[in-house]
Amino acid sequence: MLTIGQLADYAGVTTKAIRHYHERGLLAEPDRDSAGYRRYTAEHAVKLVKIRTLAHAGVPLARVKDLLDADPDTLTAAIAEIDHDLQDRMAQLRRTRDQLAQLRGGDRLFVSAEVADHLDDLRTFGVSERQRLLERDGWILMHTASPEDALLWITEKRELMTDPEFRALYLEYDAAYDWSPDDPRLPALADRTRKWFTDHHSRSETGPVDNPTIARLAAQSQPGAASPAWDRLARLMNG
Amino acid sequence: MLTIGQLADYAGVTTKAIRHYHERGLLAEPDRDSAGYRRYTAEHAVKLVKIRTLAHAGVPLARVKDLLDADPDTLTAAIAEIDHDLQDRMAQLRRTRDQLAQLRGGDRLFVSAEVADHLDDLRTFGVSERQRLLERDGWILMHTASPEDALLWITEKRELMTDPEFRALYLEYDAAYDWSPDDPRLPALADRTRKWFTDHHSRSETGPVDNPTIARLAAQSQPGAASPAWDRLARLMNG
DNA sequence: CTTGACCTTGCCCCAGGGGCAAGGTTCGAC
DNA sequence: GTCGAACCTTGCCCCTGGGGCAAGGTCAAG
Repeated sequence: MLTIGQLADYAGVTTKAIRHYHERGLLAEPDRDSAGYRRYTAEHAVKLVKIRTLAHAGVPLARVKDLLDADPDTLTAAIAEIDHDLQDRMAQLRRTRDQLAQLRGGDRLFVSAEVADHLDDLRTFGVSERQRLLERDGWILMHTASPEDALLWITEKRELMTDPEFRALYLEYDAAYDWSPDDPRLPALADRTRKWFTDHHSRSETGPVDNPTIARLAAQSQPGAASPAWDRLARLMNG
Repeated sequence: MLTIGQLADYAGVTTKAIRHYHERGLLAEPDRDSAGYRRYTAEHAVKLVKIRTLAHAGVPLARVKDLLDADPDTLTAAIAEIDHDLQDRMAQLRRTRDQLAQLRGGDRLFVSAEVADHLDDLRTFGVSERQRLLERDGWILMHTASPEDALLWITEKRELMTDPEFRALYLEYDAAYDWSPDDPRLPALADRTRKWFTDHHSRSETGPVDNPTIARLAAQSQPGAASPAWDRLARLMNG
């Protein structure tokens, strides 16, 4: 006859857990000795090991209780299901590990693969970090509005970025961020941009892509980070 | 600017969780719009994804809070440690799966490997199920008293079982369980048993093995399952 | 006969949210 | 222009699976 501590050691659980199982009705309360101590039999040990195994597998105690006196077929089916669940959880852990590894890396964790590739491209093109952040945040906002549209747009934008002239315009926009709003280069940049868009917009077949300009994207994502030069550019383009 | 629901969808958490993170100080409360709704920026989204990733990895929220503004070295070290923990948990899940698979099998989950082998042997020898259960429970009780001694005893017992004469005695004890206490075969069985023990006890070198007889084992493990014939045998042996 | 290791009940506490109440708001459809 | 659905707000209580601690009673060894 075992005390609660011996039983706990045998099954690899705490005495507290055993009392908890008593309260939940999973394990029958054993007889008490003259001092009021619980005295357990080997059968309690066997049942407790079953409970421990199921509980460790993440089965809710209420369900453990049902399973303990289920017929063998039900039990077999339940075990198969629980095992499935365990496999799922291992797969989930694997995914979490992957994500964790990316936590101290780039932006892949925060944006879609396409956007992440785009951001990588921007870096190789020599785009400023500020601009990269602005883009990242812009794409995040787009994605929340409509993941499908965001996918369409990023796909188109990446194709645009293959055009050397578009890249040159993009880089000049990036540089223009810090210019004075009176900088004489701004009207010329606006002209070239307008020209480029009129030249290429006809070629674009994906109709509804009323492509948000870089400036609007940035303004939307970081209200406080507005650039006077970009504001001027926006006025020049619309006016 | 995102509502709480949009942010929640983007990060793959519930709105409730986001509010929870606000309460815990993990995520800064954003500005409210004119209706009092929270309005989030892309930076909130980025931070929330970090929080989600760490929280999913099982990091306590209090620690997540610390990690969010830790320096890169600390973060790297912490991530390595968390990843280690994740691997441990995967290994644990694997072990749990193995144990789960044994739940609908034999007794391997409840007793040591040696005892389990012994119980398997008993089955091949044609020992009754009742007797096997009695043995199993006896070994469980022994194990709780002293795992080391239990290992010594089971090793010795398994060696004894290689002796055909011992096996024959064992099987007759098993059969005798149901006999009448007046059965004339009982004194003869007691004699043969006593003779066997005096013949072999001298050969036994593991001194302190004052081998508990089968009857005592059984009586200890299942007080209610006592057999009058076995009681008689015990008296014949001691008297 | 004391000391340390047990055991007893009872109560409160934790993470990480879920559920529901009792409203106010916004948006698209008709 | 108004209606309903789907949002949002705060607040409170609830859950699992125990852990921790208090305030005792008990047992075995030196």
